Amino acid sequence: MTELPYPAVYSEGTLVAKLSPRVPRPPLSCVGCKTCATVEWSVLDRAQLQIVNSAKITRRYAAGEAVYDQGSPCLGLHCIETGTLAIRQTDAEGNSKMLRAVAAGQTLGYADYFAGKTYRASAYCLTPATVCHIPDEALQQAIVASPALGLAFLSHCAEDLQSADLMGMQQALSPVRTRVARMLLRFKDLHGVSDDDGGITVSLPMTWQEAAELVGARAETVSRAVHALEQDDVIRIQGRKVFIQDLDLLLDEVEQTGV
Amino acid sequence: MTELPYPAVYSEGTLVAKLSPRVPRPPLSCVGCKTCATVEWSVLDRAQLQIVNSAKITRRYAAGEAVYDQGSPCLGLHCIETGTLAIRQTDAEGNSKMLRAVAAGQTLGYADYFAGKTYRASAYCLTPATVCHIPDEALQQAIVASPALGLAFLSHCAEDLQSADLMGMQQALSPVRTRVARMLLRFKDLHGVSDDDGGITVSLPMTWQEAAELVGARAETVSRAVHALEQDDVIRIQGRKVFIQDLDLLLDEVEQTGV
DNA sequence: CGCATGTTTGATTACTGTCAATCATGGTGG
DNA sequence: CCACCATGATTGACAGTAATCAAACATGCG
Repeated sequence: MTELPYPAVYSEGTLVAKLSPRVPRPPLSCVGCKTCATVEWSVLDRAQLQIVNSAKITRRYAAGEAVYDQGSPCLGLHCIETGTLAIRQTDAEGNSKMLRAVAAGQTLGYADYFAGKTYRASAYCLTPATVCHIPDEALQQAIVASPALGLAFLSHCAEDLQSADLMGMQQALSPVRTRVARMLLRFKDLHGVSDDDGGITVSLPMTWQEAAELVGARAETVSRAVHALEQDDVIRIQGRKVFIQDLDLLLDEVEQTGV
Repeated sequence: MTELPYPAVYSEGTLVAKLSPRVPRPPLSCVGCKTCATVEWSVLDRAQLQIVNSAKITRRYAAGEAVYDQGSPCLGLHCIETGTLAIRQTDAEGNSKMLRAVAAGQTLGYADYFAGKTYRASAYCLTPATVCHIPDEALQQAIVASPALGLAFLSHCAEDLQSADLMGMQQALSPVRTRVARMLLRFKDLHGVSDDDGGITVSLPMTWQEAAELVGARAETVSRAVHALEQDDVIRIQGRKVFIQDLDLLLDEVEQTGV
């Protein structure tokens, strides 16, 4: 497994034991969980949340470790507490593609859960991660007890569907350079850190090879596109770190040149 | 605009047929509606369905007519009773793309409805169509009364999300010729008619130009791809009619050449 | 008939994928 | 500690695909 240049310190949300890697975790609770306080769960009242909480299983994963595999039965949901995961799909011919990267606070695999009971894609960790698993039974119970939860997932799913459509559109209409710029902007929102000098540093949680899959292009093509952006002083590259000096320049990249 | 061979008749409840002299149609009712008997509505009991039924508005649309417009408020759902519609999205730069074609029996705009209250895409008729509109209030009421309805939509939405992902993947990994073949196979399932001699005739409900948008390519490129397929005796073309003599040949096109 | 729209074709260019070689890096085992 | 290896990143040359531009053609409609 490759060693990622990331400190094993995650400070957001509930504290995660960094000093004692052997101790799984301090008592985490969905009730107080900030990272998982997404719209879905927020509709539950305290009692319901308590039930979900007591049923959930929290686990740490190493970078590269699989959380679930395409084709395997889908027996609940996953919530990412810390870290970033990748969703990857392989088709019948063996072609594989990363569909998306999903970050802390997001619920994972819910589409597979509600669509059928089999995973259509695999999830694995890009960084070390802490992931909660909410088993089928507890989820069923919560949904029956709180119809609003189902509606919250519906709303979430509908939004994801819209953005999938939008993505497909952008993919079809823009060249790789633009798609790369768009990807960088997305990760800026997830992992961006402001510098002293007003710039932004984005640490990509993946190899450029994986980034290439994400934008639907070859690694070589992405490499060239990235260096072209650097050449034009839009960004600066250092390993998997991307420095954005002038955000406007990057934004110009995605605002089509047209008229 | 184009010709209006069908009167644009608005109708409350089940009376659409009475006002449409050219089409003798029995009173329409969601209760007995076969075309709209999709999984979503089938979970409602007779009483609930009756309520939805009495609130719904059925309307005929001419080819080319818009059912709803991107950016406008989304005040309910649409069910396609007959005909085929196109969903089209336009981005900030004015680029437009057909996201998908949707056929009779399908529910329309539900993602926009549940995601927010604004349409993110437009819907217009590729063929003359009959579309039921279920207003916001009735829908709200039905969902509150029957939580299963919400879950049915969730399941539907999740499946659509999966197929959107799959689509994005195929789009990224296959050339235009393959994507065209895939589109033809999709429309074969929707509009295919078996010939006497064992072949299949597919009448595309759209121009090749629109078909090109659907596969994410230019009209010229699609034209060439289509004629290449004809050249290789995979299909035969006559206007917007496509003859598939040997389905296996077309299926071979989508089964990647690999290994 | 003439116009508008859609289709086809050709010539050309731009972009992207493919193949191959090299370089850089970190991890491993000795 | 260092040589070695595996992986990822980069670069060049090239081929193949698709977009673009332009023109001709077909068709349907007013």
